[in-house]
Amino acid sequence: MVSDVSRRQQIESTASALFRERGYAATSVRDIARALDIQGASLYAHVASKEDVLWSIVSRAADRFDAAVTPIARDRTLPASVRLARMITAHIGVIADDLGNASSFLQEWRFLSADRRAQVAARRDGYEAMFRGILEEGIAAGELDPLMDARLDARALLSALNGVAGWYRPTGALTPAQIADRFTSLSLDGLRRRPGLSYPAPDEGGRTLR
Amino acid sequence: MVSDVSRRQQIESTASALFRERGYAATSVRDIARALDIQGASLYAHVASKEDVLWSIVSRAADRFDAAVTPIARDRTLPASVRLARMITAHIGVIADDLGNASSFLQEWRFLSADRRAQVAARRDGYEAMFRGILEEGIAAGELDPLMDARLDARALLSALNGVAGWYRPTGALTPAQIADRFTSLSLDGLRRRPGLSYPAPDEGGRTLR
DNA sequence: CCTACCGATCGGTAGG
DNA sequence: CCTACCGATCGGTAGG
Repeated sequence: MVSDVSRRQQIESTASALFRERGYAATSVRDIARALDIQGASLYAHVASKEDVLWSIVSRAADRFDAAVTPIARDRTLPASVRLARMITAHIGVIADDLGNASSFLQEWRFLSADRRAQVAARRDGYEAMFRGILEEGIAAGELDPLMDARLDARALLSALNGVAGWYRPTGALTPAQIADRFTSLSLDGLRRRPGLSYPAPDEGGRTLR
Repeated sequence: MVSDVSRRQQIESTASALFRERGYAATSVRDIARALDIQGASLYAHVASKEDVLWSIVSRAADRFDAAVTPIARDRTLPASVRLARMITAHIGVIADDLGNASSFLQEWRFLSADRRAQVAARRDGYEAMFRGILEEGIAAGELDPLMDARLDARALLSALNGVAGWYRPTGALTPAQIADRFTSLSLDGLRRRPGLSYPAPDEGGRTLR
């Protein structure tokens, strides 16, 4: 049982890396088994089905994003823009911490069965709503621009953040925290030069933050 | 021959819609044929292989993005920030104009053979470099903030733009041009409220700009 | 564009 | 975790 748990985790870790590289549909059960040096049929001593492996990976990833970001979003003692900065850092941290897991969640969840797909869609909608909610709080508090489209902006932000899973390399020049800081500056202040403005902003999301 | 050309286009259009819905690897040749009301084997009167269909779709999409965006990027009579705004509009226009084609290009190109994949990767790198180049020109001209990371910012922007292919619906509330305008504002000015600043900016990328 | 067919591979099971 | 095996489906071909 104890060894079964860790073997199961090995399977999910190996499978998520393969799903990231080749996609779920193009990865066979025997591909996963070969990477673990066992026979294809032997996998079924540990998992009920191929889809079950994907479901575990996707569920775990969703849990990780929720666990990292939700407490930040809910901390009303912090200004919305500071929470947003920390949510960005947390989200990118989850991605960088396990690229295969996050990529499988982000890209391969559509290969789940209809009911599981619906569950994931609901969780993703809730997650997006959390980002949208922070933007709306920021508008209400006068921190963020009232003309923005919170729904569209939350989608744009999450697309950009999730794109990190596609190109991030642990050996790259930028750390996850540096990437997150730049994303925060970009989101809050944009690309345009504003000569009269202090830059970075002293206490909210600038590149000196955290 | 004439009918072959249009039949070929029908096949690619049908296939790209299925690839968008289910993914290339999970779409069988017979799925494509069934959608066209012909037998699976009959497809091979028109195409050499399943991968060939994907290759045509991906090449066409790459051509469309290039044709729409490159002339704007090269027009040095316009300020970089104006070109950026128009590139964003053009890019989103290509996506909205043919969701299946664009989505297949963006998501399914990794299922091409190694050499074709390398060709697509090179084109995508060049396309990204074009956006990065505009940002660098904008910095050099004093329009854009010199502290930005052009490479990272170009990736963030393109990820956000490409994300539109995942959620855009022609029946939605926002037109492609409206989405593009909001993305432009978001990119250039960010989310933060700046009470002293005229908003939208009078002649560059504000929401009144085309 | 069809019927008939091919070898290969798929996810998964039986029985140890 | 293995060997042996299953029916289904895959991309693709032959021959009309």
